[in-house]
Amino acid sequence: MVINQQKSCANCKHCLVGKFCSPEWISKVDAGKNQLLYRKGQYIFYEGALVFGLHLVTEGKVKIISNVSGSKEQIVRLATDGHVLGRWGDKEDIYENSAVSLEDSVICFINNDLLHDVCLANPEFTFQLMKYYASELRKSGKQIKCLGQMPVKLKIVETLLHLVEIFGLDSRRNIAAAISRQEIAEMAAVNMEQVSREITALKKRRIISTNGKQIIINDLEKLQEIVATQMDILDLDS
Amino acid sequence: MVINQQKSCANCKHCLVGKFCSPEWISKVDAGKNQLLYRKGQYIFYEGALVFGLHLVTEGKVKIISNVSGSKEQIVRLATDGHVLGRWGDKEDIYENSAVSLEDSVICFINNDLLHDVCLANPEFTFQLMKYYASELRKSGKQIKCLGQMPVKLKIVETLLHLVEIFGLDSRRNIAAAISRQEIAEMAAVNMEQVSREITALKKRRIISTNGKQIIINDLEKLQEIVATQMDILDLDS
DNA sequence: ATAAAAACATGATTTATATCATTAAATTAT
DNA sequence: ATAATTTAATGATATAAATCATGTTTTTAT
Repeated sequence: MVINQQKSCANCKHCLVGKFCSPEWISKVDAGKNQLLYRKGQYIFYEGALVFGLHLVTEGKVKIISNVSGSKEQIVRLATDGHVLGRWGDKEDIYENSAVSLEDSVICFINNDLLHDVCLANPEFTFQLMKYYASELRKSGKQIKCLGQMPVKLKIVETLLHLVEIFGLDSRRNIAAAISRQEIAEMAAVNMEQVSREITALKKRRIISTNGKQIIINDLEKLQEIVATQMDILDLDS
Repeated sequence: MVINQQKSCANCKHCLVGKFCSPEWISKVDAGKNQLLYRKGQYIFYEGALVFGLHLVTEGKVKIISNVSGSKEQIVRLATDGHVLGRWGDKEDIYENSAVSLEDSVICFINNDLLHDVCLANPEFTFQLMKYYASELRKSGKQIKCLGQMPVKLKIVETLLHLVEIFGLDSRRNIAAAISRQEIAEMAAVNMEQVSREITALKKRRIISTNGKQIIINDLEKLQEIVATQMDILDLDS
């Protein structure tokens, strides 16, 4: 992915600006926005930095992470095409989390003042943005339930389902993102060894397969059933 | 708290409708809304039920809970005056969580159609509602970090701080809500016994006191320091 | 006011999960 | 292609936290 010129919001398939703003305001955003390519692993913003506006994912995949006591990391959220990063809260103007691209990603930046003007002039855009946040809040609620109440094995299965929900499956049923065992562990709030063990168990049952880093979901329904019934896959081995 | 007549949104101190909608729209909402008193412990809506609109907390305290495999419960979020309940997501029209009043609470209900009209006609209202959700998402991120990465003792301290953040302290430094050990446990995703132990430890250090169910925060700064430095209060006892 | 029920406290024990240690397999670089 | 480096798998051990068990206090109901 190489971008030589800024892409207009009008041609952006997923972005709320292109979908819900008037042509005149799309032009204004085009003029005011800043579109950048972030290479895999690059930080889009850092925990503790000042918030000047909003980031919109034009194309790519991003993890929102939070540093815990030095070394540990928690993946708080994932984002992909059309998703929104940052600008949480009212008074606080400091990022509580960092955003890191999981692959080469094109991200647009819109500053706070422009965003406010866009919102006031385009109620349907604002309404959709509101619904976007509400929907993210719903997902966060799900993650809270998962982290709080599930045993390790189910946390990992739930995390795999979450990855499918956000990034989808490609034509070969691969999870469409290069995600490491460590990153799955940082999403599920477990350790990497447990992720390895659980992936092995799921492979034995042919529910998933792997091809190097790639995870292939053979039986999505079974994964969903495991979470729905709180069943323990390892128990089935005996 | 007894309500004999519906209170107009214009006189509602915290509600976004009264603060950010035009007088004409405030009247329309007054005409279309449904204001109800929920007694302590009553359900405002149930997990699995159809979503017809939005609930606004006029006055009161509410917990949003999620049932896990029968008996277990996770408190996903708290709400008080001016907060918004429900209407997460776009397609799904089913509540993922239940809402239960923690004390007698007055709650307004606005249906989806009216809400959409209000949003389109009052961009500043929609903008503020968007910011409200964004801010709740920030809080959820904090909870995810807490549940995922903190040891039990810090989870409990963090939960006490969260209670102070949401419900505040009264003139005697009491947490301004009647919350049980079990509920603290359901917020922190630990068990009740651990909450008892930790409360005892904090009392020994005079950081908090209790008066029956009431929790008195003697030294808020110390509590914040414990979380900030990831310190273990029990270790200090030796 | 007294009894009954619920909520809380606390010690002993068990269990789930993390950590540690080592080997194996993939990536990445030369 | 081969070596070097990173990532992953897996068994053994340690530990944090849950569960269990029992007593105590607080709240609610009669």
